[in-house]
Amino acid sequence: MKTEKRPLNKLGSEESVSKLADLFRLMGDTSRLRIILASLHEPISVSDIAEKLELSQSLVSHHLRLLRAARVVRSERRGKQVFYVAADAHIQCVIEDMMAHIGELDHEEDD
Amino acid sequence: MKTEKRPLNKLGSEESVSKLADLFRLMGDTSRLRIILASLHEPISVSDIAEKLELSQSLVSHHLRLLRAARVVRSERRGKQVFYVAADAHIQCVIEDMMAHIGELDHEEDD
DNA sequence: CAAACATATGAATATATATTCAATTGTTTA
DNA sequence: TAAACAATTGAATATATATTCATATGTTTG
Repeated sequence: MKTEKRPLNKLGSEESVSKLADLFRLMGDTSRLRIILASLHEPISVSDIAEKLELSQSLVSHHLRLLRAARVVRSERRGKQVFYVAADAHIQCVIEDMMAHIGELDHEEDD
Repeated sequence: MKTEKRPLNKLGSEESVSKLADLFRLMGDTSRLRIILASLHEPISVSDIAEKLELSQSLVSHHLRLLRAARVVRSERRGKQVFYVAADAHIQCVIEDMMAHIGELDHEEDD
């Protein structure tokens, strides 16, 4: 029983749309998106994220809580530090697709 | 010169992240996402969207203006009516990927 | 041209939420 | 166990934005 993409047909349901929107909204904040990108390939600690992105530890933690609740990232404790990493490959796919969309836009440029 | 996805490496740039976040934020509102879904496969008029989704014509128009500005949808006038349709296939891909992500979440369920 | 229809726009408002600051909890080690 | 380090949490605030209502613009047809 492999993991398939759901057909878009099935998508009218209120619940699905709501879940989808929640995830997109989470990715729609610059700070949060940067945090996701920073934790996309390998686990990274909260303090390293904060330093790398020049955001306060508190802010990073607040955002990570939301991302974790939505299962966009997973957390793992290593001693004093907590490492976060993107939950699964789909997040990466979503971002790549959106980048491709932006690529299309750049090619047009006319309007 | 075919249309390729950009490598994620190239993604650190402030500008790209900002554009990405803008698009995700647009898709992160329930009303807007439903409007996108309604116009995903074939052009649909503003009034038909409003009726189908039970949203005011005004609200739909406001949202469509944002979606059009971000090139998520295209508009085409046909007589009195204006039809909107999703700009390109990538939007559909993004949604499918995100649905797949939600599918993963549903399989876990444990926490 | 006037009337009817379809869409767009502007202002006003209510709500959501990103960020900061202060305090707290949890973990290691001296 | 105290001190140092790392992360979380809560309250407060400022800002963004979704929605509504009223009005305007554009298009067809009598």
